[in-house]
Amino acid sequence: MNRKSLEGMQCPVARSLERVGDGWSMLILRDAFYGIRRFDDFVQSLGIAPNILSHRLTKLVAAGLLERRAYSTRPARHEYVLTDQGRDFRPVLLALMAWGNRHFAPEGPSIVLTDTLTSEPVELALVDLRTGEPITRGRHTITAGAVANERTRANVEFRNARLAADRH
Amino acid sequence: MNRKSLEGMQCPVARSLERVGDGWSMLILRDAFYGIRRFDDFVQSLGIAPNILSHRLTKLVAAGLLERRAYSTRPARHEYVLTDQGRDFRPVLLALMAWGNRHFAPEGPSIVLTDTLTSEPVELALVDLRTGEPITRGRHTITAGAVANERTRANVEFRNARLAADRH
DNA sequence: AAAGTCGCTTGCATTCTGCAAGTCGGTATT
DNA sequence: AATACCGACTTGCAGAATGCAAGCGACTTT
Repeated sequence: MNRKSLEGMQCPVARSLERVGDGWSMLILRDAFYGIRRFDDFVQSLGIAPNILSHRLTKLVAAGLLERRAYSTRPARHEYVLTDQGRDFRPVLLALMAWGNRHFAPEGPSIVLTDTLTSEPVELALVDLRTGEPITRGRHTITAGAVANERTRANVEFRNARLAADRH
Repeated sequence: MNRKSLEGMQCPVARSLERVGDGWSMLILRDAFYGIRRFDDFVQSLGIAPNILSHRLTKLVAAGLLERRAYSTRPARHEYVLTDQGRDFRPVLLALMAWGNRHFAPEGPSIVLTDTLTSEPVELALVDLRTGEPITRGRHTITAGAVANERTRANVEFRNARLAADRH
């Protein structure tokens, strides 16, 4: 997406979207989690135009989510595999999947996450590992972190005040 | 994002991205969670051009994530508030925030989720509510759901086979 | 020698974005 | 009564991003 408006933003959501916030990147990552590695396989799986895929892949490599590695030298061929950072993106994709299943699958989910031990579908939830408590709007709120500057701090304060005032 | 390639896709991730997969929508939602409701406040907070915001808001309203409601009739004024479906998007945003904090905040996180009871920062994780187990790639895999058609089923099978073969 | 495979690049048309400015219905100020 | 102001947009236009088809380069296969 556009460069000017997001660069330098402190918000981690904005920073994340800077790297994966276009229409295709997350779908490419989804396919990477499925084990797809090769250019033409991405093209086929996604129906994406090759020039666009080319751009996205180099962008994802530059962002550190994918690694471009040669799997054959004589006919020089490359494949794209997830880095640790890329693999760490899985929760976001799963959360998105769960949300999509809840709201945009009137006929029922076409794809689900299942527990391989029990073969049961997973019931996904975010929790705080420290307390084990599921995340709720009542108990958990967003606050300025350790290194937030004056402006960020003011924003968060303003927003939390709004939030409190807006409970109807 | 583009219409043709995603419409009719069964994958819940694709379906989700159809509604929020452009550069701005998730940031608008983020601000909505912060309590922002008014057009000009969104413009100011995001630095988004008003015409773009206008498009996004109507799209988000159409998708059922936001509700446009009048807060004043005599000078007709409207505000945009999260629907239940929109509020349910919070885990995605939080996962994205956590990921951003882990990888793109070298100076430390500027914004964190905290437990209001303990005032401690939250350590976010996805778990399976049925078993209480955190989600891992080893234990939990993606499978075709109940209503998956032939093609989806074949894709998932193919992909899982690849995945198994690719464990290096 | 011809055809195929894989991973791209090039050219061109269409669509989407960004910016500045203006508009429309009202209210508040002088 | 005239002017300024406010909030929520729309309009016009330029530039960037995207989509599609076609081609290309370095091989391998038949």
